[in-house]
Amino acid sequence: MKTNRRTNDPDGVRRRIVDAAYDAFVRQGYLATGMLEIREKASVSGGALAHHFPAKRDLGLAVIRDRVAQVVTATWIAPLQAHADAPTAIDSIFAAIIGELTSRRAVAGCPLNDMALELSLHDAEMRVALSDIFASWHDALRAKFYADVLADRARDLHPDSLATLIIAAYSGAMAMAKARQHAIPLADARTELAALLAAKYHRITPAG
Amino acid sequence: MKTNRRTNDPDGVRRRIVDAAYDAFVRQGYLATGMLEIREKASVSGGALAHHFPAKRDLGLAVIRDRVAQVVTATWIAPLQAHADAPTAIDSIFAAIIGELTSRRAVAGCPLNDMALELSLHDAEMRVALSDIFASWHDALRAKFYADVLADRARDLHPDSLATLIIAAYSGAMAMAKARQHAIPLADARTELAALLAAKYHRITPAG
DNA sequence: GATGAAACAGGTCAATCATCCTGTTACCCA
DNA sequence: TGGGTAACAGGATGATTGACCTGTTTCATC
Repeated sequence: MKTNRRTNDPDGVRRRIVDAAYDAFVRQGYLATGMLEIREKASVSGGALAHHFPAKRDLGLAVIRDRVAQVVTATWIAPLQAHADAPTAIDSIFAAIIGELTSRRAVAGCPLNDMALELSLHDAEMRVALSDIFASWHDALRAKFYADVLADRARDLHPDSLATLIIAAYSGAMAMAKARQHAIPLADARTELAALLAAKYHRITPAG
Repeated sequence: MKTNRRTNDPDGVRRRIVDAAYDAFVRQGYLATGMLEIREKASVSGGALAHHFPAKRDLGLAVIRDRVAQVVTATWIAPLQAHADAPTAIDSIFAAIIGELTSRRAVAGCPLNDMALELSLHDAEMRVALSDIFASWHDALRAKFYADVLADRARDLHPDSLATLIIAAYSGAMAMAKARQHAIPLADARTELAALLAAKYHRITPAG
């Protein structure tokens, strides 16, 4: 039998597989995506896919730990640390997401939230991996709120439960936006959260 | 061939099918549930299932429109109308859910949220049906807030966006609770929402 | 009490799914 | 430079899926 020349690029092939799988999982879900579809999207043979990821489960775990965690870091954790205070960071993050959703044709939802709801009761290891991402997200927000309290930018503020509320409001608004296929719920959540945080924080502009 | 005597009970059979499907969809998801599994859980033959629901899609739509809508009404809309004001109603709803989750062994999540995230991009008609439930939920909350403003129980309150925030915070906290398999995120959200609403509302106890 | 339609029984079927298998080729190290 | 292993290629396979099909029985209606 005639067999094509093979490309020897383990890292590249693996990355192409995980990228294709991430796109498919986010757009249509883990269970709705077939291995054949991922093969075609990534342009890899069945043997290559089986070599890097013996089971679909392994691919799911890789997507969660590599891509989903990275997206949460890039979208939330890094901006949080880049801005001066939590309210400013949160509002600009919401603005960025809303702008991205409006320009896109379909509202796909939050990757972490989507996969968490689909897989938490389906696979214990995936559940833990997803829960860990939620935890690191929560930690980053809590730390930012705590830093703001220490710097006397705010008071009477519970970093822990407030961080939970921010994540929950964002995730839930994303779910509503996905069902409605419109960014309005996110805009509403943004407005309310901004007002809530403004009430807890002192004026940013230095008062005389 | 020998065929068993059949039970002639259209409504009962249909209800058993929808009940079994609802349980399975909430526990493990729509795609993860097979028609055979539903048949066995509902104790109906393949012919009966095909007669009432020619395609799985039809069963999914029936579950959404019958059961999911009913659960949201029973859990949120009815209690909202039963309590004197929105904050009291919301807090007692959260308390009930948290109590139920704690007593149960597994945190299954919000049925509406779960199915919305799984099916919104998968089937347009289901997406609309789920979006309609979100809309009726939102309407009930908005109306309650508006009534409270009219009755001068609160002011400087935007019923529309505040209703969105409540639903989003609840849905998101449910998702976090499902990933973590613990009710803590819901308790956090409850605390923060109660404080937020208390700040917007006048004291319930009549002041001198 | 004849008749047409609805309600059901039980089994079949093609398609799709994830997985795995046997070869073949490139790379690494001694 | 030779041998071992990782990195692929290209199918094959058995299980499972949703859908469907042919009978049979009950019910409503006249």
